Amino acid sequence: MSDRLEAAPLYRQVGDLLATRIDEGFWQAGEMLPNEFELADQFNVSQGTVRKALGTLETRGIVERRQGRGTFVTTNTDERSFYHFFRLAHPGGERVKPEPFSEKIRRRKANKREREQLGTAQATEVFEIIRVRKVGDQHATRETMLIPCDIAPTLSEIKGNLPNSLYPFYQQQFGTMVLRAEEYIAAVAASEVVAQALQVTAGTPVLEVTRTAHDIKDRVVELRVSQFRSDTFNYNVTLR
Amino acid sequence: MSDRLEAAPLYRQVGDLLATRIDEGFWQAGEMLPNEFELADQFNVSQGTVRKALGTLETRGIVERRQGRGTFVTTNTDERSFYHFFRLAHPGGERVKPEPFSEKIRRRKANKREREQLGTAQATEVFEIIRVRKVGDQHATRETMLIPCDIAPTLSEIKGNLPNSLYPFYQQQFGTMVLRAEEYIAAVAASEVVAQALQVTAGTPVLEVTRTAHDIKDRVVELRVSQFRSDTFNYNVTLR
DNA sequence: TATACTATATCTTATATAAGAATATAAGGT
DNA sequence: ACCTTATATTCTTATATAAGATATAGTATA
Repeated sequence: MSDRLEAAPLYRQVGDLLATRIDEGFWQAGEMLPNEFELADQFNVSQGTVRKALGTLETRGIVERRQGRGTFVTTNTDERSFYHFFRLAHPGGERVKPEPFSEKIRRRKANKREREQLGTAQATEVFEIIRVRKVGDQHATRETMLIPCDIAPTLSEIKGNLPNSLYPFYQQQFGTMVLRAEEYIAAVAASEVVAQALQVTAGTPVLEVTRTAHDIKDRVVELRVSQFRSDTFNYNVTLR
Repeated sequence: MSDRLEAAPLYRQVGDLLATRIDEGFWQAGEMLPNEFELADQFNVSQGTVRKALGTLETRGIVERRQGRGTFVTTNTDERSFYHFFRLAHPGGERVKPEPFSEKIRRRKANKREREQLGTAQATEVFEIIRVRKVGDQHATRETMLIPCDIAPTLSEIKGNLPNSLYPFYQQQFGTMVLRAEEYIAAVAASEVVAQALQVTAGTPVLEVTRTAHDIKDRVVELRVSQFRSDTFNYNVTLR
């Protein structure tokens, strides 16, 4: 009963160890892991067991594997990853990639509600990023991000503008790997502030998406509220 | 080159055969499949290969497996399946289950755009269902469903009201298993018709979800446009 | 001599099979 | 009513072989 951990299947134990190593930065983003036989030696199990463990990590999106090449820590840099967490599309289905237009960063205290949503991490201090992005000539999105300072300690020292995709940036700079995002979508009338940012008249229906982004250990690493113009764009998702 | 099909791994061939059998109703919803060893005998492969094939079906949601019990064709009846394709939630995160309030069915010709969206099946004739559902006292959703008549031939002969969950019904009645849904979400101002159905004032921002539902062979089996009140409910989804 | 091509060695993950362990259910005995 | 046993099922692990990818060395060619 008390030895539940030891009683877990070998492949799960191995998988957990590997995930923890990656979370702790033992293998960095994009880095290649030792091959299956070498890992099998290290953990004193067979290649097939390591293989099954790596399979679970692949399913979770932590590693990517290619026959003949190797197993690599997933890099959020590529297109695939961008569209994975950014679901804006034209009504026809074609995906949309907006470009940064303006942004502001400041450091402030989190209020009680925000601390609750950010979870266990006390996170009294947070960075707040407010950003507007354009698609072509159109102001399409307004986003407000909240990141605990202890997760992104050096964020204030960044020179110039932040990159378009933040999660690859988090991964590179802070070793934080966003794997899961929980989103709540509402239709709201654009407030004055939002209307001005999106260049619509106040009261126009816009999409408001509230997101919590989670890392490999399911900690909340970012809180985000976004407004999208909905007259020319849709939010697209596949349920399966 | 031409024998690409034969060159596919055994477990995939076996998986495809099993999926096709289920699609054709050889095993019905909820029914138990023969055990791994028996299937292995039938296909002249080892138990492990059948096992891997069944694993892919499980991942796709086609079968459910329980150690010591057996492997069963997924039944869409249970709660899990309902919430899987119905994403309405309270802002806090608690899931919402609405109850039918009114519905109308009629048979009509599909227009060109609808036929295109329904895909390869010519589907000149469709059933149109318009339904309003309540949560507590509140009129929460208005849904318009379009189902090709050749998929649901006996739909007009159904006595009384349709059940709350349609996909289990499709599966029971027509052997059609909805596995995937593609959704496009927009924020729109409620039209007169929608406003009346949802008991809000015209112009109120509401969520409008356009869905195509796909079966085991990825055929489109339903077209659905839903309006949701967004003042008290959100659309919730997890990206991973 | 420099370049392009080709074969090959080697490293990697993928596939297939087999044997034993774990789990659930039903039947039988006390 | 409770415990034990038998039986049927999936799950775990290990091993052997196949297949894909890449770098290197060799060879032919301009």
